[in-house]
Amino acid sequence: MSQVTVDGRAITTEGSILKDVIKNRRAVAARVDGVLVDLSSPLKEGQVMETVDMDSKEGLAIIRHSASHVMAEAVKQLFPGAKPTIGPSTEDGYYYDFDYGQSFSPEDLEKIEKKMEEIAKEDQPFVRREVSREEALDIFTKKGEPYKVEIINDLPAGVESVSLYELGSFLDLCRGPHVPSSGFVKAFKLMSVAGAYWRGDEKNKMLQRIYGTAFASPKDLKEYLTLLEEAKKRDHRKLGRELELFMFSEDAGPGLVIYMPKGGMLRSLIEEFEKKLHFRKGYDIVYGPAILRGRLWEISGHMDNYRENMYFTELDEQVYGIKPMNCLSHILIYKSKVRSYRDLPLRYFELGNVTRNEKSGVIHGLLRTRQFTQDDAHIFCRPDQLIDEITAIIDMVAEVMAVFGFTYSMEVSTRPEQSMGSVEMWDLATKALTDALEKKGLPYEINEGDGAFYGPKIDVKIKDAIGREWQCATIQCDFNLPERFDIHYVGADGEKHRPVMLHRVILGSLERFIGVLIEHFAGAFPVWIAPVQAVVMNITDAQGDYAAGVTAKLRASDVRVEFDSRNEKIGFKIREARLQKVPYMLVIGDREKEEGTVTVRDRGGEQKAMTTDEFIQMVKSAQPAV
RNA sequence: GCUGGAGUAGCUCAAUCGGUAGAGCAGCUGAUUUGUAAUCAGCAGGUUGCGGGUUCGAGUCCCAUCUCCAGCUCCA
Repeated sequence: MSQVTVDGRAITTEGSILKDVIKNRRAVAARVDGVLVDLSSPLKEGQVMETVDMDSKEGLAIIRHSASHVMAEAVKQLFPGAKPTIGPSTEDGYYYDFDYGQSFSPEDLEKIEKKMEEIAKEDQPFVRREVSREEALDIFTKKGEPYKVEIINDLPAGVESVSLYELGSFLDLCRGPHVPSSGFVKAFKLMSVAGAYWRGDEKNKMLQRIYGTAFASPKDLKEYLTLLEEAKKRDHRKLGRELELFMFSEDAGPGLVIYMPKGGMLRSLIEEFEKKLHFRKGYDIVYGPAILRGRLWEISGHMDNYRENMYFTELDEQVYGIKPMNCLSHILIYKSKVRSYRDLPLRYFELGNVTRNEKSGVIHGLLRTRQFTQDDAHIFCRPDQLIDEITAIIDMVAEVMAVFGFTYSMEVSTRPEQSMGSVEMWDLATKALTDALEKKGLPYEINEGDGAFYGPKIDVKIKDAIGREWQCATIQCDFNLPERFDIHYVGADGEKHRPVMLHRVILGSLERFIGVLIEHFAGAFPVWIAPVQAVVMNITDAQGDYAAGVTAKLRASDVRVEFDSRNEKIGFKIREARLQKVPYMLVIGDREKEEGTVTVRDRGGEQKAMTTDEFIQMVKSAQPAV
């Protein structure tokens, strides 16, 4: 008997509190001294335990991890030859990788899911066992599970014992914790099957990965599945075709976007907004060439660190690199004359079209292309200006995201394996970024080893209407390129000093951002960026001239308008405009013609009669102030 | 790049065991002049991604290649 505290309540227990909490079935695991443990784990005198609720982030991860064991048990029963490897929880579910000669078919998944239901129904307990390293090796060698043996062999030298979890007939090497029994895994679904490399290394054997998801309740699962349906409807590749925004052509090549008139208009509107914004924020607009001499890419370090992503061409027997980034011409502009400390900061902005050799399998609609346009800028500043410049960029990100209606989170990515420059430089640059974030009082996470090869970065992840995250803005602090290009400014002391460089994008790639915008708004863009803002539609030919006049007046006032003068019923015209997600439909019949008005129908179906001038005002007021 | 799956009319899809490639929508022509999510009729539309092969005969089977999709690895 020991006296312990559970969720702030003092209780007396014998070994573990499992029996006490299992009744309510809300708790799936517990935390003791900050460590997640099973509810069955024994408690020592005076220990403080917090139960982990099934709805919490950790609780959900534990349910999913346990679901992966339930699935593995089902797979082992149905396909005894499948060798289990690893099966963790993920952001939206879990997976388990098996080494199995052939791939699993959709029918196999159905069978596995059925078997899982049986296992869940049987409410089999998860039984934890601690065994010595040697014993574990012996067990998995005898079971003929080489992957488990490999994992145990790769454990650090100091590790003497490991934990095993037994669920029915399935014994797995696993750190845990797990839910008390398989009955806790009650809302799950197998999603898909795909190949995955052992340990994520493409040199290793390809395994069969089965993806599934699990939730605390059937209701949550259903919500998630509905969300997936919604995401499918919003798929920017589908909407891009339906709304005639952009296309890809097998003839042109993969990953190469072709903007159609409506997509071209959308992009151009975003570009205009950005140009005005940057000008107001003290940036200068510049343009650099698409190809630059190979020598320049050697100096920058791209030849050593980025070569496999670059395309090269030859002109007059000289190698030229097609730019994957815009920084080089901006550095050349900086170097074009002697800079005084009074000139800094210098902010060069370029809507720069870059080309990167992305591996064929990663290309994905607008979200991952081989050629894209960045709203890129490079800021050259004095070290004492660095924090202010970074915070100004952070503010700018906030302003732009508010205009488009996105919320976001931030993370700081640190020095990657393939990088250049000294550790001291990296520390200094990383500190500048975190200092700026802390000065703003903004929360951030650390993303170890994910920086650019020339410097650490703040990555901004925006969240769309259905909760998915996308990386768009990034702010990179660079002490390397200024040194490699030996750029400097003359200080107040008359001496040469080295400026710091910030690389930053706000929207990131216009292609990706537009893709995210399409999915965020499901194609129903805000009025100010809608490629077509209004469709004028006459009811019969009798109002044709009047409607044409309205159209001409709107166009003269810079309203993006189309006139649907076809000999079709009004219901048909409205249907088409709705499918095209046009913000306003201007219906014109005899009534409007007589009264000199238009009936404005918005996307919500609300109708209101007004004059053409009033409508123009309404459209103009939707323009964000820049 | 790797693994698995798929490519049929502009789009969405059909075509049984290898036996004459079809439908709806869109398009064109005509009729209809219409008040808030599809008016009617007719016409046209294809070297089944591309290239080989097997076969009396291939959309269907085999090989190769391109593109797309789901993942892996990588990223704005």
